[in-house]
Amino acid sequence: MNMDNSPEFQVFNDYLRSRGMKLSKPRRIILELFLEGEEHKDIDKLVLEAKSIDSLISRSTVYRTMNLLADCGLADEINFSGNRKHFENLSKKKHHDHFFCTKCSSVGEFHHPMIEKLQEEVAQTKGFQITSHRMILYGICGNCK
Amino acid sequence: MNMDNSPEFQVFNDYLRSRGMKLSKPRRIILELFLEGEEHKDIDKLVLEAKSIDSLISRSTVYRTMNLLADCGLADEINFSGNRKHFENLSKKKHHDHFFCTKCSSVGEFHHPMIEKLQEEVAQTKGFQITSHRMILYGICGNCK
DNA sequence: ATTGACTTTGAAAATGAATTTCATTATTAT
DNA sequence: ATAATAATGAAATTCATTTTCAAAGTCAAT
Repeated sequence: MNMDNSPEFQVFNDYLRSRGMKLSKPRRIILELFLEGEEHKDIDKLVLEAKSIDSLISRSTVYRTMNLLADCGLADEINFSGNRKHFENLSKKKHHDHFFCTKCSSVGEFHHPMIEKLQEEVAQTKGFQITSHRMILYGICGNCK
Repeated sequence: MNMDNSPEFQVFNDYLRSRGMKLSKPRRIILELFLEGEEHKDIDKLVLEAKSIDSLISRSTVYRTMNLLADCGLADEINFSGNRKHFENLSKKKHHDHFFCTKCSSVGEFHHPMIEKLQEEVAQTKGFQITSHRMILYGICGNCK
């Protein structure tokens, strides 16, 4: 699959070049894996998938690459529970918030413009200037009920 | 200061007894420190304060005690940024959400019933049953602007 | 294609917060 | 006071993540 013309590829490539870095094969593979499939992947998942393509790719490289993708704005780091980082593909998606099922650890998404508006409102009354926010609803998903 | 009649003390004491545990001096000191002063303390702060009262109290005991307080519902564990746990006194306070200033790391609180209502609403439409939620607005506080 | 000046890599070591282990000390019901 | 049991501090351990470093890869210039 040729992704050299995808905007994500362009962003990553430009970012790397602008810092004198190179787009290596492992980075290319990890970017592809990150962009395809589920919305939210954690390091373990990415490492597993990467090793299935090239068993020599190391966990360090996955970490390093995901950090680069976060730095250049393609990935968003989320902590749903405990201490296992998840990464979310930001490239095409609009902003949204999350459901997290505490039974099966599945993740759902929603967006509610009115909530966003009210957030802005309450921030203003407190003299606070929002740059970003994170909202996670914890509970039991439809499947687990 | 005698806090033996405070509800927090009762809750903690009952919890410990119900599990065959004992209310030791270090636990008593840490509970007091947790209940007094700022809304949100992290482990470092608590360790510092505890050692200023009894320099022998160890970091392990602070961790252990804060986990007990979280288990029995008196403390709420929050992760504002990175990997440094904060604990919040849940005992008297009503539910609220947080502002986190990315400049000075200060924490503000707010509560917005309409937002809560909308959260319930959007959850229901997705067949999701909320048990708790976490909402943090990141940005710049009034002082830092 | 070969060089040379870089960067990236994997493996292992290091880090850092949090937890656990264990011998000693404290607590409490009797 | 005693005995039974739990809690403690200090050090060791865990676990996710980061860093180190020698070896391999990359790529522009020739």
